[in-house]
Amino acid sequence: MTEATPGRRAGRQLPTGDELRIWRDFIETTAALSSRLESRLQRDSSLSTGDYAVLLALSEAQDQAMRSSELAAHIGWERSRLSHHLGRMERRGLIRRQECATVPRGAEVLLTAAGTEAFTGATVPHLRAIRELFVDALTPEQVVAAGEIATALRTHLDAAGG
Amino acid sequence: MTEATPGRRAGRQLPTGDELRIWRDFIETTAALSSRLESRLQRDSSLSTGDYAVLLALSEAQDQAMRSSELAAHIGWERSRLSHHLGRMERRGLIRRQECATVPRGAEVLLTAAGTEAFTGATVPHLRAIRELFVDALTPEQVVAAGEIATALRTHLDAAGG
DNA sequence: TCCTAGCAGTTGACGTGTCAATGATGCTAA
DNA sequence: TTAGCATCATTGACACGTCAACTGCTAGGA
Repeated sequence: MTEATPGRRAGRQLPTGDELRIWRDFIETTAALSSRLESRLQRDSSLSTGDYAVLLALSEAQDQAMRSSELAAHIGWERSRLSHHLGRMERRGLIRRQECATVPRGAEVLLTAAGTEAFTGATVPHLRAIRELFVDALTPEQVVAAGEIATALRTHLDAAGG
Repeated sequence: MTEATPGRRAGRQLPTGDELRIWRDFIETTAALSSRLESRLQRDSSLSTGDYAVLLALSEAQDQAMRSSELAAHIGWERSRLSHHLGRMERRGLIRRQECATVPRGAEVLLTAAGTEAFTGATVPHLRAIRELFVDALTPEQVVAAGEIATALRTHLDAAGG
């Protein structure tokens, strides 16, 4: 199924029908994949992927602790988003916040025992789910191609929008 | 960068380091891409991609109207999600709801003039953004590969958890 | 007749994300 | 010294999504 007037391709501004179909498949499927991973993590560990990202970063930090903005930078979140999320995680006992001894007006985020335990229990099922839902769905060549596509998209995105 | 013990590959349950890196690149980049598209649509048309999906479906329906559950099935949303979203769109004057004449206890969703206008104005910039951010970022071969990857992931997803 | 099934749609609670505004604090330059 | 100014973090308002409960209605069987 190719376009009727191939000569137009060079100058056109809008995607062709084929490109649009691929776009929709691609973006909807990756969203469905994320969402499935999210459900699995929730089911297996009562954690969201956001929780997991925070716990992963903290568990790799020395003293299981990080400054709030360091943490935000590390996982690529806005500070406001992190602050809301930490509030919810604190209510569930996964982390604690206290004033930072070294930096004035800096908040330190600490992993609690419950947080460590939740993270430990979540890791293997989560990695297994990534393997089952992503790696196992693709041929090794497709996995490589997916990596190259991601790199190309990311590069273009970074170049385009600032 | 390949794994140190390739012999393990066959029986392993967890992704290798390379696979995990690709997974993260892939899922984070596609999320960033969605989010960039969303911003562009918002900036150009004051619509979200959810609004756009609803308006697209309605504008293609005869009489610019659809039953609520038809609409939900057509765009693949849960009824509850659609109901919340229609409430917000109705407040903004993009659609109207009225009781369905033919089906008892059925609500009909109607496109308003403002909704039509918003959709009309949104289409070209939105398609242009898809071209710029997705199609132009990839080689034609990569576009095809992306389609194949999406198909493989979707097939696996449907087989696995459905 | 009545009661139970089930469907269509809505609602409320809550998690999640963005944006803009707000404290609180330190730094710097008039 | 002090009036800005940037930085760290939080907060409030709101959009969006899911889940479970609920309303109203219809239909089918005891």
